Amino acid sequence: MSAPEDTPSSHAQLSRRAKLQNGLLPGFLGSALRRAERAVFRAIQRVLENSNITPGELGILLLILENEGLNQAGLGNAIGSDRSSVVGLIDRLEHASLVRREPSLLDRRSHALSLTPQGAALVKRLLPKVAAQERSLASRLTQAEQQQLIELLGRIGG
Amino acid sequence: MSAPEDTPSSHAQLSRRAKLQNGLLPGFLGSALRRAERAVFRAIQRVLENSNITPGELGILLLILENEGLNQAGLGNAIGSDRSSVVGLIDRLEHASLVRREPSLLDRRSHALSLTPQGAALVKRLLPKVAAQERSLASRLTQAEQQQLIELLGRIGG
DNA sequence: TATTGTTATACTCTATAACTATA
DNA sequence: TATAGTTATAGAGTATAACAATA
Repeated sequence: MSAPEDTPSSHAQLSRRAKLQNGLLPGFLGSALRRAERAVFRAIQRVLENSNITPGELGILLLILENEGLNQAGLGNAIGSDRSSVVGLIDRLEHASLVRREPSLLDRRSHALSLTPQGAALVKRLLPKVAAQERSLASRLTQAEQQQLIELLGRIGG
Repeated sequence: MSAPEDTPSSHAQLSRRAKLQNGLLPGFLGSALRRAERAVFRAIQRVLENSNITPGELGILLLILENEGLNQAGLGNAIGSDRSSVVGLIDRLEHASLVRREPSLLDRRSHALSLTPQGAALVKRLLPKVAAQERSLASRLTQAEQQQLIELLGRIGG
């Protein structure tokens, strides 16, 4: 609205809503990532509003669904978190009766993770809604662009 | 190494290093974003190792450099944080003699932010190093792909 | 009435270190 | 010796609510 002209010299007052210069910011990639991540987070959050789980937790449920028998260290490895961080995550999902810890048949140190019927049902109920929300979030991205985005991100973060 | 074959049925043990299934994960975009962001963060962190500032702080310095006179609420708006969160960030940068708070000439409630000479010098010293590090991080992305990545991210997070 | 900077406070996420039981 | 799960603990990062000064 009342965006002042660009006068980055001396000490022109910049209003809260002014568009800022952010030139070639080498940090821009990181910054763009953070903002995009937040946008995705919020979009998925809208879907999950009355589901009592967070976007991150949904991701964990999906990983477990597709990798039944996974142990906690493996899960931590998959989501890039320390195994000590996984404990609390699984604790909460277990208390919510969405995930089960079962003794591994192959390694008595491990817990084999799996979804409870409720957990699986919840994922299946939410999946289409989340997908729809992601589509609307990335509405200005074509399907191909979405795929490429994920591919490019994977090459950086993979 | 000893990666077991894919047997996602029943409760096959999945080793820590096994490649996981992660199908169409609607959460995958968010997850990919998070992982990429971490990778960028760590890469820039390596450059900043003995600079006593974090990647996020460097981003703030750059924003202030390019938007001198910006106030704290405006900065918070730019980085997507609450103004109460900005206070501590600027406190630290001010104590490090990298940023100055000056009384705004136009609004006596506001502080006009600017870099100290040291702050500006630090940014100019670090900029090329960070850019180089980003290039090596995204070494498998062409220049065009890097640009497109930022463009796509901007459309999501913008 | 609304906004800026600030403080107090709390919450989430995550990591490190140390322990135990297994391998 | 090394790894899986766990606990205790601490550190970022961030938000909410309230307040004084100012708009």
